[in-house]
Amino acid sequence: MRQADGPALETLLREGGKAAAGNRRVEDLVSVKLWQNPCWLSFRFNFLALQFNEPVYRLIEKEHGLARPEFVVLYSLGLSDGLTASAISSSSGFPKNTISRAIQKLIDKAIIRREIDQADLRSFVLYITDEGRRIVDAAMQSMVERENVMISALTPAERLMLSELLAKVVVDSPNWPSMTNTEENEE
Amino acid sequence: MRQADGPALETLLREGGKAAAGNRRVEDLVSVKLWQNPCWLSFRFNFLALQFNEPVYRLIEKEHGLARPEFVVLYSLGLSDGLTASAISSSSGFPKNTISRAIQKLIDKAIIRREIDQADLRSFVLYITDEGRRIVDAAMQSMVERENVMISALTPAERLMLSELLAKVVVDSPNWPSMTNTEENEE
DNA sequence: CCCGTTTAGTCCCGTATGGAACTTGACGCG
DNA sequence: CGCGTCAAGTTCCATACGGGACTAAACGGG
Repeated sequence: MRQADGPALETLLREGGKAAAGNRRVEDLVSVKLWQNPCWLSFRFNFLALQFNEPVYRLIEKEHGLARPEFVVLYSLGLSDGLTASAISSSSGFPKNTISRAIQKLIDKAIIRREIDQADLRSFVLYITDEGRRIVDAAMQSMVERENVMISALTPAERLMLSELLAKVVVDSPNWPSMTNTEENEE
Repeated sequence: MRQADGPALETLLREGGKAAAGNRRVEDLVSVKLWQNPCWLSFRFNFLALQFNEPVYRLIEKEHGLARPEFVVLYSLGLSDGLTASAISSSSGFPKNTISRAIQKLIDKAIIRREIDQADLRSFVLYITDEGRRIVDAAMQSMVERENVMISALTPAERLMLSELLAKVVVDSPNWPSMTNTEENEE
């Protein structure tokens, strides 16, 4: 599984870019987690996701009074109107009861609307209202701005490269095993 | 702020890599969020962070009985022994009361140990115990394996490129504004 | 060397969260 | 065409979470 390139490549990966931007400094422990971490990839993903999410969701809460699961629903419908609760749940990673509650609140606030799916009476199809569209458009704008700030250190070519690499990884995700007892076999 | 490259570049970024890996398919809504999303970057970060965290933390909970904040503490100490609670809190993004609780539990389980900092009687310095070291080493191995699975679709050169680009963004993070009222000025 | 301010860590407490059980409808099969 | 199984959503409930108040120690002037 691990190639025979050995620890040299690993070190290279972990410390990738260290020389390039060595003089600027981040907080001490962040620096350790960045440069001396066998799990370089996941730290960077989590750190950057947090740097995005924290300010964005705080702003959305303040501006529009929507909690994170509520906005996740709205965001999904903003990208693709007419979804069901379970589609949102599985694509977002939030459990379905959390999504269900969020949907209720959004309906109460008249931000989305629900119709029975004639083809399957168990499920509902969700639609965004004008008010919902207004909110999601405004929020999306703030989100895009935040993203632009985050990649402002990259050249256009680097941005494109990053986009492609991330997409490639996401597209490969259905092939990953589910990681039930990776190597140990304890009961 | 936005360059004059206009919507062409934006589309290019958003759909970066679509042509390359077009035939493989991910779940419908994931696909929309991947390719038709103004917020291409944050979706990818969040999606990939989730793909890592969910199985990893579930395994750690099962194998070692540690909840996420507890493991965050242990992980931090595993990388840099002798930290304080506040250092862990600020580098991980968890609020300090959550970290405080996690520390208590880890002490009860004899996974870490706490000593008063003679230089500053308010703070404690935390050390990992042998048992803690054993746990974190085992967990780290699973985490590295998961990372390797996640980047298995990338060539070594691509992995290095990804590492460098992500590091570059992380290193730039201290320069980002805090996003208090980005453009609107309502109180 | 005292007092206002800041920082480390803990405590209190309301609330959001998510696992699990449940309800209702679809589906398949003899 | 009745019954077992599965899937969509909801409800229940214990609990983990995090905001905010609080304690105690350090800092820093005047």
